[in-house]
Amino acid sequence: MIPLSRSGKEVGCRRMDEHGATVMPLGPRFKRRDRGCRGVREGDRMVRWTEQCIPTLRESPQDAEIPSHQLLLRAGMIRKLAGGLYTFLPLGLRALRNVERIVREEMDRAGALEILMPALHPREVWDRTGRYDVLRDVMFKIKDRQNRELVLGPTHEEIVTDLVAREINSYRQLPKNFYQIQTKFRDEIRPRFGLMRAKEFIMKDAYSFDVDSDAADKSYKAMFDAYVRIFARCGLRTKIVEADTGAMGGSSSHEFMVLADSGEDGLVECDACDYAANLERAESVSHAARSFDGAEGAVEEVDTPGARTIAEVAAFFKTDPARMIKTLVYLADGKPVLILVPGDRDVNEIKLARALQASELVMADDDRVKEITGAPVGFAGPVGLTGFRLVADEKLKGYRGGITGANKADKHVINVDLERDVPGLAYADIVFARGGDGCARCGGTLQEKRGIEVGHVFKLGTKYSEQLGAHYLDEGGKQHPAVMGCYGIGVTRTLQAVIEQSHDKDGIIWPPSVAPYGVEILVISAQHAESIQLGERLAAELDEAGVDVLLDDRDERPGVKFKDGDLIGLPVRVGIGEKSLARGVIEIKIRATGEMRECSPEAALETILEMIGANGP
RNA sequence: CGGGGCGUAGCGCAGCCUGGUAGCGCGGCAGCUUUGGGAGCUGUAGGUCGUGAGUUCGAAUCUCACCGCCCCGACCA
Repeated sequence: MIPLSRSGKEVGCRRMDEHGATVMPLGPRFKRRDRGCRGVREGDRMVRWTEQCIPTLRESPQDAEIPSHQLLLRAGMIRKLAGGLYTFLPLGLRALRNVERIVREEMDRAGALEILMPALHPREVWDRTGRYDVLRDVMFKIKDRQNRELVLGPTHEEIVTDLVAREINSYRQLPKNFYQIQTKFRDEIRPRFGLMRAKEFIMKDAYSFDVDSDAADKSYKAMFDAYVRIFARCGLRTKIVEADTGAMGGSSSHEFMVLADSGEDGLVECDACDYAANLERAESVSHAARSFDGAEGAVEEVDTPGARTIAEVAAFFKTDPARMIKTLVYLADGKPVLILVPGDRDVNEIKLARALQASELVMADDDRVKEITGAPVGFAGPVGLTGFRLVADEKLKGYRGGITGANKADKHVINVDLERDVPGLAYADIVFARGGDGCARCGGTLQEKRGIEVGHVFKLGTKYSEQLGAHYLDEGGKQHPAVMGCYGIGVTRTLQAVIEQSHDKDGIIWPPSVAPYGVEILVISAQHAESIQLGERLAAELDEAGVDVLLDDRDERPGVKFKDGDLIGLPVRVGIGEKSLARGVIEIKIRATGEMRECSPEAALETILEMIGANGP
């Protein structure tokens, strides 16, 4: 129960009943509704602002940085309990339910079956795949009174696979795709940006089970297509990128990104073909081989006292860091490997591990570096170093006139021509791609962008089904592990992404499909009887027509109501005031376009419905 | 976990350097006036200045420790 002051009032909340809920009318009406702005729940009805709880804020709370987070708070949609933990207020919850509804409808349409798994799991389930250790740090771990170890589920591969292992026996029962919309718990290293990265958040997760990888590909494609529809229906423009599979394992995956400067993920897209990939994954080539001054000279040792980092050495030689050949010592499955990359580039360890076919890859510590190169950290170089595996980034191909460590303290070598001076060097793409690189597919140029990951689809293979015994019998009675896929959508994050992508200086601009209400009726003066009566009547009519209406009946100054209206950003705003009424008209304004129309009160219902239709999903 | 910043009334902030018992704007409440883009006047309520310890006659202010929050990084299904 919401604690209320004795008067039953609290920050803009009025007329709450003893259960802390707004008073509901008797006997819900049941209506068929198929549009977001036309209803979330059966039995909805026109809502008066004075009876709702929409605590808008004039100013942004200081701990909100990005527009969507500020607007969620200012529009009275969410409130913070603690870092990464938020309460959804009525307006925010309505929008969230709309996203959920779209997700649910599209998952159902795609043939997925909704279930609901526990959020609380016994540790043993996670031990069975070894992921207790993998995910140890992100899982919230608790004990019950019997001292049994439990975790709050960060994801559900183990749980669903265990279910399938018990319930699915025959190829006749496949394919199956189970999904749920449920709260996930992750002990994020750094929660941030409101709902964007929270410790507790709502996720739609789906898991497909198929007889073989061809069938699994079909399931994957079905989910991929469903995701395209889901995000389109949410009014989002998404970019689909190739992604790394990370701790999930599996063979391939795609992420659905909402492009935004505040996005946490970097990605590149080609300006010539349709290649796009997460930076963790992106392949790229250099546009041209690099040759520098002194390219013709012989390798020469130079004293570089105290110059250890790339920046220091570049400064010493008064040259570009790109001219340096950065030499790093890694241990690949325990064996030392020298890795060469351009001085202005960072090693992508995911790519490197793949290139080396190493299952464990760590940087050598200072002692090992000294042991291997014969020099302290900062002076490693490939020239003359034998007996070790050497791998260079392919962007170093044709590098001439480079500068690198001499494997002696305080010394570097110049005029390095890798082909000449380091014979037999192997090349691979092992650095992070970046904007301006060449596209590995078509040779076009990659553009670097940032995005919010709202969806992620994976082909998982048989990793989990084998470990958890999710086998089925084929026609010949032979046992096979089911081939799996998994598919996630960050529901709460998607909601925030909608706002991040659709707002202006005045507030949110809701796509109709997600908007908490379809129409706001703004009665300019609550004192003016004719206005308020007309507002109520029109609200009732719209309600009857299946449109969710918020009636701003507050006794506030017009400016306050207009500002709040823009802030909460419902798709259509109907203004009813004495002045326009004197001319026999009311005003209808589309939030997204600013388009304004006037019509007579008699024609209002029809006009509004028409405008919603024209601007609907 | 490393680096940086911030914690003073519901929200946004000043005061802190140079110690003397807390202030501004918005918001709340009451009244009057006002009513088409965040009104005006009057009155009023509201703060153990994040917590704890220390220095001092005296601490929001100085010192130390802790807690919380935000940003950057590492990490990320």
